Amino acid sequence: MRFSHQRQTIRDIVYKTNSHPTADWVFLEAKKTIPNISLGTVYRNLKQLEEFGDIKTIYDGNIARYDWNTEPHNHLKCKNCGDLIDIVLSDKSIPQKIKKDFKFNVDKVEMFIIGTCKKHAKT
Amino acid sequence: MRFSHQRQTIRDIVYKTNSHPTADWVFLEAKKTIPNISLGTVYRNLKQLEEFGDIKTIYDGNIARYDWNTEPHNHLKCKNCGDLIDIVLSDKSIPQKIKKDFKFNVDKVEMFIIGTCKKHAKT
DNA sequence: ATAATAATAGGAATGATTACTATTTATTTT
DNA sequence: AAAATAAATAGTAATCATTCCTATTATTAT
Repeated sequence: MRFSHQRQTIRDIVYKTNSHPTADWVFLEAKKTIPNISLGTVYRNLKQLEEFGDIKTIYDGNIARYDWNTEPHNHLKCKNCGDLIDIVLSDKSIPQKIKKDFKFNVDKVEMFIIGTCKKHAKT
Repeated sequence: MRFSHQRQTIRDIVYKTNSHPTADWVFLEAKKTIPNISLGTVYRNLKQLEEFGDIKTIYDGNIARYDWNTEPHNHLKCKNCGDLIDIVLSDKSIPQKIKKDFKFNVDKVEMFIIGTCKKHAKT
C-alpha cells in the first residue's frame, strides 16, 4: 500500500469526525482540499483502509458508513434525528451462550439499537 | 389495503420459507405462479406487508431480506455459507442499562452475530 | 534519473430499489 | 347485476450506492 495524498486525506477525514460518515460525505469533504478527487477513489480507499484495519464499515439500513473506531462497540440510532451514538456494552456472555446453545463460533456481534435519544424524547 | 392475488402470493412465499429471502428471490418464486408479475409489485407489496405488520425487513449488509417472523429475535450469520439462523436472546437488561446510562429509549435491538456455523467450523 | 507498478480521474456499468403512468382489477354504490 | 370508484398492477424509466474499466499520473525501488 503506497502513500498517496488522496488516501491520507480520506483517512484524516474519517478520523476527524464522530458522525459515522457515508462515502458521499467523505467525498464532499475531500473535494474541499482535492477538488478533482473522484468518488471511485473514495470508495476504493475506504475499502482498503478497512482491509488494512484502519477503519471499520458499519451498515445503517442499506447504506455503508465508516468509523475510525475499530474497537468493538455498538451503536444507538435515534429514529428522529438519525444520529448514531457509540456505546460499549462489553457483554462477553453472548458469544459464550451462542457457542454453547448453537455450536456457532462468534467473530463479532453487530448491534444496532433503535430508539429515541434524549434530545428527542417526548416525556 | 385491498385483497390482490399478487399480494397474497407474495405473502405466502415469505411465510413458507425460513431462508430470509431477498426481494429478487421472492420475485423469482412469484413468477412460477404469476409469470408476468413485475418486480415493482414485489417491492411495493413487501413494503406494504411490513407497514401492515405482517412481515419484517432485515438488512444483511446492504441488501434487504424479509422475514415472516415478526417476534423480537436475532440472527446468526455464517460467514462461510451466508445462512441466517434465528435465535432468541431475550435480554431485557440491555434496554434498561441504555435508558439508565444514556437516557435513550430503546424500541428494538437489532443484533447481527457474525461467525461460523457448526457445518463450517474448522475444529 | 529511470524503471516498475500502484493509484488516480473520469466515466461507464451494475445491482438494488423507487417512481411514473396507462391499464386492469377489486370493492362499493346504485 | 351493471356502473362508478379507487386501489393495485405491469412495464419501464429513473435513482442511488457502489464497483469496474482504462488511459494517465504519481510513488517507490533501482
